[in-house]
Amino acid sequence: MPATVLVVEDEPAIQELIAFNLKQAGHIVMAAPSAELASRMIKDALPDLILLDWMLPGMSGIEFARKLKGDGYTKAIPVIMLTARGEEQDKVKGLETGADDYVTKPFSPRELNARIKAVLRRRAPQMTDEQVEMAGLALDPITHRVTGDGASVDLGPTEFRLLHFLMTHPERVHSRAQLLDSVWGNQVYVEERTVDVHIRRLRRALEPTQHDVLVQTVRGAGYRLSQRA
Amino acid sequence: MPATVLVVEDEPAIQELIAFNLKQAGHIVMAAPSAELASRMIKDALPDLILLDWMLPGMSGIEFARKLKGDGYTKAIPVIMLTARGEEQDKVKGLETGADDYVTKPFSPRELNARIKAVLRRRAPQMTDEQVEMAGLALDPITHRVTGDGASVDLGPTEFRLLHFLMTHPERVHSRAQLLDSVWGNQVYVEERTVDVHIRRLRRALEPTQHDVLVQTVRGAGYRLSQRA
DNA sequence: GCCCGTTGTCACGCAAGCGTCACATTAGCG
DNA sequence: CGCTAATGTGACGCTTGCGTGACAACGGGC
Repeated sequence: MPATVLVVEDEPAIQELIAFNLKQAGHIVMAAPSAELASRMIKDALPDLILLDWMLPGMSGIEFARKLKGDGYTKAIPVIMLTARGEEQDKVKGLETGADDYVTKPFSPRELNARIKAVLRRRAPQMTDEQVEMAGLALDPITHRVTGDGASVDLGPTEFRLLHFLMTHPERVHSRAQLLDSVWGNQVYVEERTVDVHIRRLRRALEPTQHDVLVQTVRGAGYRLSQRA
Repeated sequence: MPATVLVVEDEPAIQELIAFNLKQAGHIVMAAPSAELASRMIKDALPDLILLDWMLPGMSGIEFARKLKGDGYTKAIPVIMLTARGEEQDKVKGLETGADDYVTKPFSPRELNARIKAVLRRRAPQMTDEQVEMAGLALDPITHRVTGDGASVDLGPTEFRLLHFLMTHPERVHSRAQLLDSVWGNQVYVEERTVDVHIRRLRRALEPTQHDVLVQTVRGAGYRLSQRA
């Protein structure tokens, strides 16, 4: 939930106001008064979200947004545009930016925070939500249900993600590091042995239907999901 | 016939105008300024209808419509195209891509509402004002009445919409964010925990007839309506 | 004006789940 | 057949997510 936000705004008063609110909401704030400076900061720090003022000295906000969305590795970063009320009618006409949302000034802190939250919400990791099945073991991401030969199996959130990953990448050995990356997310510091414990919990949950044998240990390498011995 | 409508329109002024009218007519409104964002919202929130602007930044409205109709489970969602006056000759093209209707800008709110009503009525299956029933729990959108095993249950407006959405999308787990989109509309800004409170209120209202057990919590994921344990 | 139903938010508390450690067990190697 | 490293396993604090009641802000009806 806490994210790194870059605020591109040339007017100090507004910039400070925004920054204060964002920090209050637990975000990490970077600020740049111009597009040039912003560009460099983006390269350095890769923010999760950019708040972009419509009017900027030099390059306008529109141009900048277009440039961002054109560039390969910045186009994934969501942009929220800040526009003054009077500018809507005239300027918005030729809009071709890839902004993800707009906020018109003046805005309340609550509104801004809410829109930020809404935009960040959508960058959620999207697992393929197709149903997966293997040797009588079935997992459905949509209903969030797991069944072994029809009998329901209940798993904690982490075990669920772990099994889902293994089922979508079967027959292949995954090191503990890889599993931490794929299942826990690569920004978390967790001991590698923690994987062992969750494998254990997963196996125990699969025991009643004998499906625990599918989860195999490859000594010195990691774990694997497979039907073959 | 309250329905969830997704408005895909990049121009904020028009988008807000449409949203205002739809809300006035009792619909739940979601809005997305780009095809990209719209895709994600559709997958999450499953709107009943999509209002699609002809011209969009990046992918054009036509392309987007074609993509929607090509995809397996979005092709059932009706699409109404919004076109500017000069583009009328493209009407044919629009209908070819699978749009269910089209409206030329500028349009009156009454015309838009009428078309929406017509399109929604045309849809035979899972029409939004069809009566829904599940395990003795029945909800009638027309009379706005809910009964559990015959006994009447009384709900506030929000709980009613929440239950209606859950009943029309059962078995499936919905995150708090998805519920906010589908039941509140993504134009209002409320805390995710608010969903919990309304779930609580819904459960309490369903308690007398034991139907509260249908509303299930999936820890770490969201809520689900289901008969199975 | 006043009242009452509804709504969004907060604070508190409990319980599930998580990560880590310590110890038991096993596999592989000479 | 013992030794060692890797893995299995149970237990234990601690965090986090969710349930729940309370409350203030609205807003519509009388």
